[in-house]
Amino acid sequence: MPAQPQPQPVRPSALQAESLRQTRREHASETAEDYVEAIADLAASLGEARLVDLARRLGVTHVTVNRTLARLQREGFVQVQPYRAIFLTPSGRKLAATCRHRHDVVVAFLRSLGIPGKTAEIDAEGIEHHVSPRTLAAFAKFSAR
Amino acid sequence: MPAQPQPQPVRPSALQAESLRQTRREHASETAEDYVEAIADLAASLGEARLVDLARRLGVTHVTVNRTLARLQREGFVQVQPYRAIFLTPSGRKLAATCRHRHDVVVAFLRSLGIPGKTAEIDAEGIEHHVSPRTLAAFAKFSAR
DNA sequence: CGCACGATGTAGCCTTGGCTACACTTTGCC
DNA sequence: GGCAAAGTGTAGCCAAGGCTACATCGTGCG
Repeated sequence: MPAQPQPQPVRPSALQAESLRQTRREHASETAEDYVEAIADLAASLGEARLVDLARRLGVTHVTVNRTLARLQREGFVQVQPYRAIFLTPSGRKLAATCRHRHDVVVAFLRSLGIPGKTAEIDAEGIEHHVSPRTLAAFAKFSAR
Repeated sequence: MPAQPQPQPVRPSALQAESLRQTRREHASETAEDYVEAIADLAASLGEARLVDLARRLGVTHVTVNRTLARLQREGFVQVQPYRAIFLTPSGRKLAATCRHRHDVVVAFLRSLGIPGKTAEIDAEGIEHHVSPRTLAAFAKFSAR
């Protein structure tokens, strides 16, 4: 195999590896964020968060929700008891508030770029988990201009 | 339980469920995208893509890469043979080109918002997989203004 | 008051994507 | 030519997050 090595400077390996590791870390917390946000919303709108509503909201079966809630309880975000409504712990409430705010900023930003509401919602759902504080600040500043 | 139902209009369940389902679908193709892009880059810079380089690049062990490549081969993106270099199929090359372009647009966009290079790279890595064509167009238009 | 139905829980399966430990090929070099 | 090191493959473990099928709990209504 000929080919002289190192022709063009592509994305450096180390940086990309680090970026990807970061993305994987973020992915691990995405579920927690989606859940606490949905629970907070349900509690606000219905008075309490029930398993079936959460499942409907998240687009998965109640089984998946049930198992995930067990993990979130282990991690200290929610308080669950068999056959009872689901409650956020203080740390869960804090996370929900942060996520809600970030979600709103991202949606507002996308809309201010001219993206229609529904698309903005869908894209925001995917994007929001990967926005660093710095980028979030830039988004907020831009839509407020 | 008292509490009059439906006080404030929160995010509609159906829309959020759909958004989340979309995000999960995107997540499933993220790996494929990251791999073909890395393979294309390595082939361009080193003349061929080898397993160890790919592993270094992606920040995982060679075992993970090996197994994932088997799946990508099943899905028709790469052509692998034991102890040989890794090649993209035509459909893999096409995907790589699309991703590369999208990645560049997202990075350029973030930088044009004033986000420093390294942060832009890291955020782009997470964001790019969730940007709809419509939003990508808006990004491109904005950075070109 | 009880029972049927809706809500919740449990068992068990699948895929993806991490990993370590160990086996086998290739290859470069003496 | 042969051997050691580097590269690649394989076995098997784990957690997350999907699912279906089935079991159990709670409650509202007849």
